[in-house]
Amino acid sequence: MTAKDAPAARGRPTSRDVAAAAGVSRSAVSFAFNDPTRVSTATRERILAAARELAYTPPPSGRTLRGGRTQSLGVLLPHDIPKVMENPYYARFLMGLGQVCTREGMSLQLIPPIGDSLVKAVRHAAVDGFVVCGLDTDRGEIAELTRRAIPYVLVDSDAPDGAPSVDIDDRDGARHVAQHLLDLGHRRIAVLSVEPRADRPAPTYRDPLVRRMAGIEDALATVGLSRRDITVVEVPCTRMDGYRATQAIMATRPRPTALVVLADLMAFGAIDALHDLGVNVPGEVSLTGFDDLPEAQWTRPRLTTVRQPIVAKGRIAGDFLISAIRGEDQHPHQVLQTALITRESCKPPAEPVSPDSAP
Amino acid sequence: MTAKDAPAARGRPTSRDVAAAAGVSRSAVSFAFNDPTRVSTATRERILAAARELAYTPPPSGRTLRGGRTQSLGVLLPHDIPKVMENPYYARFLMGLGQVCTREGMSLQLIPPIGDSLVKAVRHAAVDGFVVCGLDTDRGEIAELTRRAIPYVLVDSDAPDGAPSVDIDDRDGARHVAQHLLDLGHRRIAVLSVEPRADRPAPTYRDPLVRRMAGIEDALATVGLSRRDITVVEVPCTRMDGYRATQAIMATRPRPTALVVLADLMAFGAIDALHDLGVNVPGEVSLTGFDDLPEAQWTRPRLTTVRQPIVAKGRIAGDFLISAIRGEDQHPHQVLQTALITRESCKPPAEPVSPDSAP
DNA sequence: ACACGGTAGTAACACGTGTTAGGTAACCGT
DNA sequence: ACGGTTACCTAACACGTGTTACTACCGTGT
Repeated sequence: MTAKDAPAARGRPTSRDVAAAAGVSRSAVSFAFNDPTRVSTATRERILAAARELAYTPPPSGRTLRGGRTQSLGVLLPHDIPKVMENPYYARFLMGLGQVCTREGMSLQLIPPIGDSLVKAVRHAAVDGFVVCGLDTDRGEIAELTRRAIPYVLVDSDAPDGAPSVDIDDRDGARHVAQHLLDLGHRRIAVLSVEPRADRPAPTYRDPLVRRMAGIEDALATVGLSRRDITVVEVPCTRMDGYRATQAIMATRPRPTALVVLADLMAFGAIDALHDLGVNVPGEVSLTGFDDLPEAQWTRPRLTTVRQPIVAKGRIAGDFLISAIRGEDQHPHQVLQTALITRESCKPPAEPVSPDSAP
Repeated sequence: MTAKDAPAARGRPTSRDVAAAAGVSRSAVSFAFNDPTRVSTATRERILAAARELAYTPPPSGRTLRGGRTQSLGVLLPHDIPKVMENPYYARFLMGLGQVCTREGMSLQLIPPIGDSLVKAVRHAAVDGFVVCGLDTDRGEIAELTRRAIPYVLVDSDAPDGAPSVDIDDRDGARHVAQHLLDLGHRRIAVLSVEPRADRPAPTYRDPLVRRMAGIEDALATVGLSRRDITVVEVPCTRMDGYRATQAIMATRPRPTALVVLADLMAFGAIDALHDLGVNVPGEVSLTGFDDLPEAQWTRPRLTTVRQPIVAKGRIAGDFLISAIRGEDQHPHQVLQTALITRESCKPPAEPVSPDSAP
């Protein structure tokens, strides 16, 4: 045994080791694993046996380097993983994305910002493509992705034409739910929205929230109101922040008769807060959500909310990404429709805003 | 310009291209990106400028191959991603794991079986280590991992001594909740448990479920009962299966007075089923869960359940894995304690089993 | 006997990086 | 002026694979 074919003393066995053990060349080993037609079945068996003996399986590093695919999709997250996983919205979304993964035999890589920098995270990630979640359009990540010609799909962003995207009709959904409350007779309305990212220098709404606010203004306009006539509060999208913000809102006088919450997760916190304050829902305050998470139908009262097809959104995003990776399709856009789900958390205000009500 | 330093016509720019553009060697480019002390700041600036110009960033493939870390942790899942994401348990668990990722600047790769084979999935995954979730011990994956000397941590399995592991005291938790119901006076008890994986030839409980059943038997023994005196039903761990199984259980006569559900997710389905059947909880039937998911305190009635520290479990598993990757620590084991959380879903049976109760 | 075609296996290259050993020129002290 | 140090950069190697071009071989038809 010369020094050349001595097995690497440290570390895992390599294809050269099993080649030596089976008495063949390294190429034969590769063929035995990948292209069975290129070696005789006899030597193939011998090689695989030797590999089994040495506990060798071709590591993904080399295979990937050679230009192959990594068999995994990346999800670019707007926050760190604990914060993301707190929101059941993402569980739903990942279910849809997971359907595609199951079909394609891929795994799913959750990629949070590294020290507030998603660009860094993008650079380190070994994936075949990215699904970009809820990021404002003008941030640097998508520039980085376009520059490097890595396939990606934008979700819930104002997407430029150059990239595939999946969105929902936020404006329409918000318009409907606001109109619903106005139709019931509510006029003193408070809106609980999602805080823009703290690290942005000039505070702007995240894109979907801009659209939802626009939809609310559309509805208000039909009864001659404008945004200045309602209260708008913005907090981070957590249950606890929804709880606290609701406490704050209910401390104001006159109290609003309806609370439009732009994310179910925060609406759950609002329900808790109202419950703890002894405020009857919908008797004293009507409440609406947005998303229609499964939990929305298990709350008491059941939550009236805007359904968006979250799972389908994830699945379509995954399909688009697969297409982009294969180079099949060019920049498809899709806007999914929402639906108002009326349950038990809304009813007409106890004391109508117009003074001509019977005593 | 010779043919040698011509940029690769196809594909992304390489470090050689930016080296040529900046008029330096390829090594200098590498140093400019990784070890700033090795090049003068002037040329470093020039190299980085050239890189920016060419839209070059060092791809992870080469870096990984060189023996470096991939900066991501793998989670080996027992089912495909949609099924896993349906269970809020995993959202909590991933929150804990995510805390470690945030601290270490890593990403998280969700690795489902590929066509029912986790071994295949393990082979294709490029991660620094694996957290193995809820897998029976005797399956082939951990053999594969040990053989290839890849760091891993077992969670919710009967772990051999050779590997780090994190578990909870399932037996103790189940004993407490069963004892609680027995103390209230319940004797006709039904247990709703989790079905073993369908792909196993000889049906066996998954390890934590075996322990939980043992705990229930412990409690039963204190009042002279055994497992044969109670009804045990096993279904897959989904909300819908919990719903259906509860319907089936309530169709039997005599009805049980208490329902011990060994997973909160299924208990939520049970609450829905009982609600739809018009069965009052806890008036007619007492109900308990296991896990204490956050949703357990938002149900009506609030669910009495066994709290297990899911987030902590994920965090500790992550910590152990990081230690294993660094080679710092050898095979730590940890068993986390549970706590009985009594809420509103249990009370003494309406008609005591003993006939000597005062009318 | 010999050209020919098909098969089994191999040498060599490409992938793109990180890193070690080495080399050159400038600089410095005597 | 000159040996020795330092700053800077480069050539060369290693990582482990997939794949292409090629050779050795063997049977076969003429």
